[in-house]
Amino acid sequence: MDEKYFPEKIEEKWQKRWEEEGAFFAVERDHSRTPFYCLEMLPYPSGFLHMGHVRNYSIGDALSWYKRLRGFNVLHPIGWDSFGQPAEQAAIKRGINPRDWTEDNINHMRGQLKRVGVSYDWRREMAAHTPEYYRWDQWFFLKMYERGVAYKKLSPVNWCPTCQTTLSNEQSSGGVCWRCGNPVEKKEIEQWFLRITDYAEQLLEDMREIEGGWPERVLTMQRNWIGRSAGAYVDFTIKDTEARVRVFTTRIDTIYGATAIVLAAEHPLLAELLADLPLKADVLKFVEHVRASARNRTNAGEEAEEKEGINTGLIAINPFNGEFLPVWVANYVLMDYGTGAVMSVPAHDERDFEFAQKYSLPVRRVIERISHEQESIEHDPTRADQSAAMEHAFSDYGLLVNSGEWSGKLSEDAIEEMARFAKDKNFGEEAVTYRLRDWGISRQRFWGAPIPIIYCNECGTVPVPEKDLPVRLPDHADFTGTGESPLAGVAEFVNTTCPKCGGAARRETDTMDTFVDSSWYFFRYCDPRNDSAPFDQERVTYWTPVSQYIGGIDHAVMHLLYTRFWTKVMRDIGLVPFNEPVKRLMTQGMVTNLVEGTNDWKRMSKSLGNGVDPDDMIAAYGADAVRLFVLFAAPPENELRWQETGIEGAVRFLRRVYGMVWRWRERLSDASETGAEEFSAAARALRRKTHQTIARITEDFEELHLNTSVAALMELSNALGDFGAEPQTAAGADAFAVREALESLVLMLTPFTPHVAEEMWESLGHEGGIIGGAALWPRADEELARKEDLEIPVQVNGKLRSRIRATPDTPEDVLRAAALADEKVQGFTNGREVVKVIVVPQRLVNIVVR
RNA sequence: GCCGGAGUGAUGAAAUUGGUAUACAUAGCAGACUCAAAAUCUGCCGUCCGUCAAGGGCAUGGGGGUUCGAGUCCCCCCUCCGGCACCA
Repeated sequence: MDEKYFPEKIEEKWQKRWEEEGAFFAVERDHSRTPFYCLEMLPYPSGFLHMGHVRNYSIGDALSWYKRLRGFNVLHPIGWDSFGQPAEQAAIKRGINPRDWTEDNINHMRGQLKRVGVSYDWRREMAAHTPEYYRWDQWFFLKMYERGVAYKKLSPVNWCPTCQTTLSNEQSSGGVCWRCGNPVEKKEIEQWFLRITDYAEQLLEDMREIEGGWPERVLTMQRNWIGRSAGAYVDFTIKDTEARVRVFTTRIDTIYGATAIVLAAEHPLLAELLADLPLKADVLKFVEHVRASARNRTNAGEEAEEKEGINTGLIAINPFNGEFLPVWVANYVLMDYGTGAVMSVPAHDERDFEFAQKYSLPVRRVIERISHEQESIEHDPTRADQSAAMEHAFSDYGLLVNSGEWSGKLSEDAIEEMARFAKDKNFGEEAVTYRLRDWGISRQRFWGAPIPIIYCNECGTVPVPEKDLPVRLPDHADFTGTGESPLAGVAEFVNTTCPKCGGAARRETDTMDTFVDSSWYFFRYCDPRNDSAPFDQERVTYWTPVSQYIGGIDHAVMHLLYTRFWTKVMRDIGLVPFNEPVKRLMTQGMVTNLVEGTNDWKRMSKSLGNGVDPDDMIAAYGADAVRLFVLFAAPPENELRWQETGIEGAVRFLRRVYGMVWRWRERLSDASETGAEEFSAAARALRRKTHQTIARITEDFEELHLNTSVAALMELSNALGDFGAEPQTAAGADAFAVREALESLVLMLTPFTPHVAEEMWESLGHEGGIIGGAALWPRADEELARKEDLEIPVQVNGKLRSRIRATPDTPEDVLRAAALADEKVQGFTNGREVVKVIVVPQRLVNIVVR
């Protein structure tokens, strides 16, 4: 230890030592310790670490260290989400091989991570772009294909013209590409899908298992995304035909108010019945018009277009009352939700109302608001006022009127009974629909895992046999970015033989969405070199589900939904025995910085010029100080505003602690505990602070309140400074109190500033290092933490008026008497009647006077 | 519109879950050391009244309520952030 704090020197020393000792290796199947799986979202190897990464990994690292010091067997791994488009863009722009670009980036970022000193088990490092990994992506695909979870279909999908590939619904949320932010278009392409919709109900149901462990807003976002909606299907027969049109409604109770059936422009029934329509030409023209404007409507978040429609001339029959309803086509009915057809009830649906106003369709009221009067008075359905013109749809639940035999019922009851009736009569049934769509995983890109499928003219679609995996990406391709997968241009890749008949065949040239890679990577960490299975089940059962997952909120719906789905499929295949992959999730906030010349705090980015390079910060202040500041400046889930003065504060604090260790280092090793009676009041106070701090931080860690933990450490350090004892003159008991406080401080600093903590621990005379000695986390002694002398606030009528001194065991009546006798208190109670005295032992006294 | 989260000093934020509001830090101010500056150290730092003081009034987005006592619980309202949205 030098007299002065040189972070560079210390950090290099300990990083080297940890590496040599394999200090952070997680031990397989160690049943003597409780496993703890601490996971951070794996980074995309863009080339450089940014502050968001540093924050993410500092949080995870603090928790990992803490758990280790508490005696857990901690798995703390890292890897690379190394497939994806930037590598291909680099290839196109600069003529570099995507693999070289990716691996150079990984090498550079690995070096940066090591300089931050994150305690990873580097033996388990994985990278998605290696055949050893993506082979198992392909293996999973085959398993899903076998089970019908993976399937191919032609359908309109999201197409990003900038990225030249299709995207899943999740990746084009809000109508923009998740990666480049540009508007997406619809395109009819044959694509591979994963049947995530089969798991919609489970994805909702199983949230119960993780509630409390996951942030509420993430669960809400997923719930919104899945978009469950319970209602009923009702079939309307088309007059003079055999055809039936099925609608979905959540308000079957309003069906007597239906005055039209409205179809989406793409509704298949139109094509079917068009030939016989007198209005055929007009309808076709309208349909084309709707499609064209849908294509043009690229801007996300745009206001809904004006409703437009056309009467087809077809007549539908309301199965409840036999009424004839005109069939319209309109732009406000979406083909990809429900059945692509709705019953239009203008009186009770705002959209239908608007449409009816425009085209003068009748508005018929069939639900009445329940007033308090009506609740008590026998309701007379004939009394309902129909003549009054409505200004808005009435979309609340209420009482049915003008609804035949159903009149007089409450909406809630009618919804249930009418659906049952429809089912009995065979023209409908209860139904649940979801907003969630199947996960389209085909990407027309090179830098991804090839989909292991072969097309044979004789045998059709043939899965690649398991023994032939991996289907390797070729080393070179022509990166033209023309909208077709570059793989299609690689003859030696495309041309193959059919595994079934041996004849000439072609490979699928699309690759998999990179979110496939990240859906199961953390299982692979448990057994990263396995070449006969994605992982060994026993190992995975030991470590997973993940104890604590940490990452950005941006993946609330994409990655975190996919990985939940993937886990359920793995469970169904028999690979894991649980439903949910992650017990606890923490979503860390953004790291922002002032944009020069403005007052806006924005996420650090190159394009805004407000980025801060972690390497520069580490060079200037040391990794420990950077980490300490990042963890102290805000609660982990909040936005973190970068302030260089804040990081200077962190360094100042570390220097102060370091200085204390330096001054005391030779005095403490033989300072041992003496009899309690030898401790001065000040020494007892210091010991109290020490044990209170231990208790507080231990508690904070369970909830990841890392900022308050750091504050507590600063308080302890301040208390040590205020204690005032000097190494040369301190009495034995005082030296012991200092030793206890300082050693606790150093140990509890480890999760935040591991390098300097190790250095200080060594200087205090401990051999073997902190990580070398297991389970060193200090233990709080409740007895010593207890206050011996309290200041009890005394209130008069709830207002603080005085304080009295007391010991924790002062009985109630003594406290009461002392409070009443207090001089200041008497100034407020004199001449008034004491009505009541509330005494909360150890807390306060409140005197109520009149 | 629906769903979720949040509003506390100049700033980032604390508050043992109903019991002394503003811990810890940053910035600021004053002082010590210094030829000087930086660094370091000491003190002050919600707001108003009070000559300094002693002391008191008011303060946790606004209004009401429950309670001996409310930042915390209940009701109404406002604002901000996030998600979904012509979803039937």
